[in-house]
Amino acid sequence: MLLSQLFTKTRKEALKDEVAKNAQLLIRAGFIHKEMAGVYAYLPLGLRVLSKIENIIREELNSVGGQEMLMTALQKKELWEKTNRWDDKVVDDWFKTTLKNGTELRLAFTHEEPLTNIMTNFVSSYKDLPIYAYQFQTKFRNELRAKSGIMRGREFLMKDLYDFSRSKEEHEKFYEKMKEVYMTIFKRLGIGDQTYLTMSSGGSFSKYSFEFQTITDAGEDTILYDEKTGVAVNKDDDSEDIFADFGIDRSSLDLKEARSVEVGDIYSLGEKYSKALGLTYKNEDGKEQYVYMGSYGLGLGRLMGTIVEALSDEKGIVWPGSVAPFTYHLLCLSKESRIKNQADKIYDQLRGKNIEVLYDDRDVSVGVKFADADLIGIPKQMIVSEKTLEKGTEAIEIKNRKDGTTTQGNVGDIEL
RNA sequence: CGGGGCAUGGUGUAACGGCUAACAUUCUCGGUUUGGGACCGAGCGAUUCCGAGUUCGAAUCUCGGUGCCCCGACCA
Repeated sequence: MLLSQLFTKTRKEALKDEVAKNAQLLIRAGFIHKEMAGVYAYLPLGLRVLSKIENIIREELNSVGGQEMLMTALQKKELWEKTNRWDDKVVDDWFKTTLKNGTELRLAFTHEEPLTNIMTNFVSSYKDLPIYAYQFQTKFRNELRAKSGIMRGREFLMKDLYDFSRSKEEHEKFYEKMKEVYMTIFKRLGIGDQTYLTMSSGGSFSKYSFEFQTITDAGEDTILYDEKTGVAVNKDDDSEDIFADFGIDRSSLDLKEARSVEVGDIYSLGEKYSKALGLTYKNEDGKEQYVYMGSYGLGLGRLMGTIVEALSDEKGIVWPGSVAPFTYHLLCLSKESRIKNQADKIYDQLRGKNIEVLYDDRDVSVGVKFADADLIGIPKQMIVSEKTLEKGTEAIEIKNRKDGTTTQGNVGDIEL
């Protein structure tokens, strides 16, 4: 893509109202637009990143049998009354609305009820299970206080997967598998090194649950973690007991404390929803059984914000290659036509190889080009200039955004 | 939901209760420049968040509203 045709522009200064580093940088670089507190639009660059995050998650979930679907944002009363969650005293952060005929509706903040209900149409035998269904969907939460840029919004994209298993054992096997799947996802997203599977006190249906916490100062949580073993616990739930319950000797660990962001969580739901909504199957003996469930969430915006928080530097964003909006940021450092022509050719060559490249073809000073490239944060900057042209018509210089190191090369050598 | 703070061109800031609301940047035009947000000149752009009040006179003081930010609580 030609940078001259991208409708967004970079800003030198952050907006006064935006304090969170992730939102400051993402707005300055033109990835997102703030619509109102806790509500952000994703602009072309931002959407590219979001889509890459989404695709990585999709690949990993599909690899363990996940089936993608898309549920509705509007939710009806009936199902939620059955699980006793319609009352404001139980769930107080719903956005509410009504049909013209007066029917009360609400905007989805999660999807256990509708999905469990859908499954009653299709599940009747043990042969139908297990099922792993997921979606990427906008969730709405009427937070009393939105904060931290795109890390905690009132409207945000979330991946939620639900497992429908025949038994607690079958569910737990999948639950364990999901721990690995999540860690693989975080590794691919470039935040694997600083993300810990963290023990915490349970949700409503089990004594304990697990969160995935990524270490960054921007976090809302505090965890205690041991670098060597990778064991971590939410500070709120730290006790000898919780370690003992997992068969770990707390005193053998070298626990450090750090602020962290909860980037994902996985829950056992048990039979709560299947009982309330009548989701059963017949086992091998023809006996009716309740389906055993679990839920697994990941906030896409929160992941994107966490990546920015964890990896950016004073010059701007530093994307991992896996989620960068483009693979290369091509900079032509001269207006001279022979050099410009060369850069144009190189741009065409890369596109011919289906390599994603953002080409800064603008007539602006070198300093502006470098500053923008550093701010936007594409990991590899490809430079064409008088210097490189002296070395040959295909010569280029690749500058690493992360550490500033450069290597010389030829376009012809570049592969996907 | 408790507490604190802020609101002035697109953006960031300034202005004692008193002249035509200032400066920087962005943007437009012209010139110069091209390996780190370069320079010179000219120009466009604001009923100072909204509403009331005090006053001869309000960006400035008072009250109400709205929005935004931060701390806490909350957070499947």
